[in-house]
Amino acid sequence: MSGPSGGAGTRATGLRSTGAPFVPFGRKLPGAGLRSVISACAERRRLARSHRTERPGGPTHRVACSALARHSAGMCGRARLSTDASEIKLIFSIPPHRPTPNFAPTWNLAPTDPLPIVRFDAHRGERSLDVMRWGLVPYWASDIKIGYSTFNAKAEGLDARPAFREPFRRRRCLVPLDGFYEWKKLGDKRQPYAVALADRRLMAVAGLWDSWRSPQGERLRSFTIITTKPNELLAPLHDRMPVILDPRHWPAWLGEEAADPAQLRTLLAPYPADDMAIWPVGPRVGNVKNNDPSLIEPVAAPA
DNA sequence: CCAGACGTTGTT
DNA sequence: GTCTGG
DNA sequence: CCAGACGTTGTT
DNA sequence: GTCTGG
Repeated sequence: MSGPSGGAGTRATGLRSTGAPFVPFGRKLPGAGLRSVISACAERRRLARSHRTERPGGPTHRVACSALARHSAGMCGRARLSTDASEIKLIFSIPPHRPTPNFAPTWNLAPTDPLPIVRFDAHRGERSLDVMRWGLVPYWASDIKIGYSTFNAKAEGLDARPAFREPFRRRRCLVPLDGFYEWKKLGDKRQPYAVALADRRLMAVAGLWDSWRSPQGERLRSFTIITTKPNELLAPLHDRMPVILDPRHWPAWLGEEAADPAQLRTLLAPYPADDMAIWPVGPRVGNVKNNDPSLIEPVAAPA
């Protein structure tokens, strides 16, 4: 409702000790009245959302994209990078005199976490390595929270979406990863898998970046990981996978070589299944507070 | 024209 | 159920 | 991506 | 900033 706020400190007063108990969200309630109120609110929000994407009369381009997206969702939301910065610079041919950013090795990288990414500094004609936040916040955004839902960008229609169109043209980057995780649905359970290149080399994932200025005037640079259809190895786990780029395509993607959007789009294809490896891992990776090399230790294959 | 979204995931 | 935080 | 939080009223 | 919806 639209009543007054109740003043500062309301939330800090804690739970009330008498009267109706706090109503858990999404749970069955003893009284039908309150449930119906909450259900109505949820339903209203759900309708508002579907109204945006499933408008029945004459689908627009955006609606068509969203409808397509509904059954081919994106996915790459947890990753790892324990290779140190100096080695990353060697692998990506970043000149030694360029800054070597500090970052902690991670076996459980999540959206909003910082990660070093590779760009082409056209002014100097060199590649660079800079730490950015995972979850692209467009420069026009009013709220950083949009980054919670822009950690992936679907390759299909990149040049049509407001959040990614300009980054796709001018702000492409490579995201160095040792690998990432996928959760496979098994009935009502979810089994995490580690994913890597077959030879365990560092992988270069296609990304986009942007620079955002917060209301307080601070600059935030952030990036997203592009997803595409899965190869035969990953298809049993999920219906999307991140775009991994072969080194021979790095110059075009980084903008060191001229490439038109059509050429760039052809690069956004599933990586060969024969060059990748997957194995099931334990459930501890689900909690971002766990972060150590044991997270990628193989466990017995699920039934 | 202005107001408001702009994204992905998840589910059956 | 939906959203935020990590 | 998953884990975990999530609210209002009234009164002083 | 740019696009869609009204």
